[in-house]
This record gives sequence, C-alpha cells and structure tokens, in this order.
Amino acid sequence: MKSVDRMSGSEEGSGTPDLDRNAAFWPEDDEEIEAGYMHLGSEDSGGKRGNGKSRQDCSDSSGSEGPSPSRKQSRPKRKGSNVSANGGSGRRRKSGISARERNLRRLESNERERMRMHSLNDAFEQLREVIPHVKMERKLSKIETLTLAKNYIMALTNVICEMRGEEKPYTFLDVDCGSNSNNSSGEQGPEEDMVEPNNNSLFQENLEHRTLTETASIPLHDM
DNA sequence: TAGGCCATCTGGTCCT
DNA sequence: AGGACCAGATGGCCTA
Repeated sequence: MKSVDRMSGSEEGSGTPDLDRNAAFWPEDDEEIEAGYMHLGSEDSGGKRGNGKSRQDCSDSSGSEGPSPSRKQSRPKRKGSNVSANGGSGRRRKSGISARERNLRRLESNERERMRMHSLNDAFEQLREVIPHVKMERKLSKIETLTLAKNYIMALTNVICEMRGEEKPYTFLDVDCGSNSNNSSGEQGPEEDMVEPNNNSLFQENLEHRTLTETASIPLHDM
C-alpha cells in the first residue's frame, strides 16, 4: 500500500511548525479582527503542511452564527448545545481579550492539540507493537491497527472461553464472507458471531493471517 | 491522476 | 475560565 513511515518525519519534525508564521499572520488589533477575524488563512502564505490550508469559507461566514463555515453544519450538536455559545452575536470576541492574546491562546491551543495527537500516535505505536501480525514493509495504518487489535482480542477471548469449556463467543468467518454485508458497521453485541470486513483489504489480510490470530493462545501461554 | 492516509489547524462542546 | 476532547476541513505525500 503506502508507506506510512514517511509520517514519522513530519511527525517529529513538526515541533512547532508554524508558530511564527501564524503569529505573523494574525492581525494585531481588534479592529482588524472585526473586519476579518474569521478570515485567517485567506492568504495563508501556503505553509507546507496542513497549516497552509485555507479556511476558505470562513471568510464569508462572518454572518450571524459566528464561526459557522459550511463544514460545521453537518456536525451534530452535542447535548446542551446552545447554538450561539459565543453569545449569540456570532462574534467570538471575549471582552477584554486582545487580538494578540487570542492569537497566543490559539497558538497554545494548537500546541496542546498537537501534543495530544502525538500522544495518541504513541499509543497507536505501542498497540502496533503488541499486536501479532505478519511483518510488512509498511507499518499498520491506524484503522488496521484498531481492527487487528479488535480481532486479536476476540481471538483471545475465544481461547479463554475454550479453556474454560465455554462456548466461543466469536466466530471468524471464512473468506467468502467478504460478500456478506451483515455487519451493521460496528454495532455488534458480544453474542454476535462476527469479524466484519469493515476494511476489505485488511480483512483479506486478516483472513490470510487468521491462523496467526487464532493461535493467539501462543502469547497467552506466555503470560 | 485518484484515492488512501496522515498531520495540522480550528471552533464547538464538555469537563474540572 | 481554561484545558481536553472531538470532528470537519485542508493540503501534503505516496502508491496503484
């Protein structure tokens, strides 16, 4: 497939990718913000990665609902969502906060988010290391990692149940099952027999390596 | 070139 | 109030 490894480069190298650039972009005073707060990115100097993204429709969203670019509309509101959490005016101006301060807050927030994602990636990496899978050139993608982990857990559960003389709660389907679209996208009770091909290529891969998963008893014995 | 995967930014919402 | 969490958007990189 693809080399996910390449990401490691950007991951590490990211550091603080664009603090300076962003800082430079942000307007210096509230006046400018009044005019173009949601404007950022309009001419975002095209940084290399993501950051350079233009927040296209933000500009014209200056409308009443505040930061409501089209992309937000599809998102379901969470409980207790007050449509205008920002006060209803649409402008997210907090009284007494200067543009510079907002800028700073945003940059800090970005940094935290970056760190959060990095820790998430670390967790994925640790998960990859404990999931038995056939060696591959590339490393497992996130979705593959999660799917394999799930299958691995199911296989181990089967082993445990078998050792207890109980019935296996999970059944691993055969290759043909690829055709059955039984799965309701991840809705499965513990009772249901499953191994849903939610990721086709991976699923096939899983089937190829099913013996490996089903011999999950091997690592189990080691415990 | 299209599609997959990813990092990053961002604003809304929730939680402490 | 501030940080964490979440999900949408965007653009880069890579492979088929």
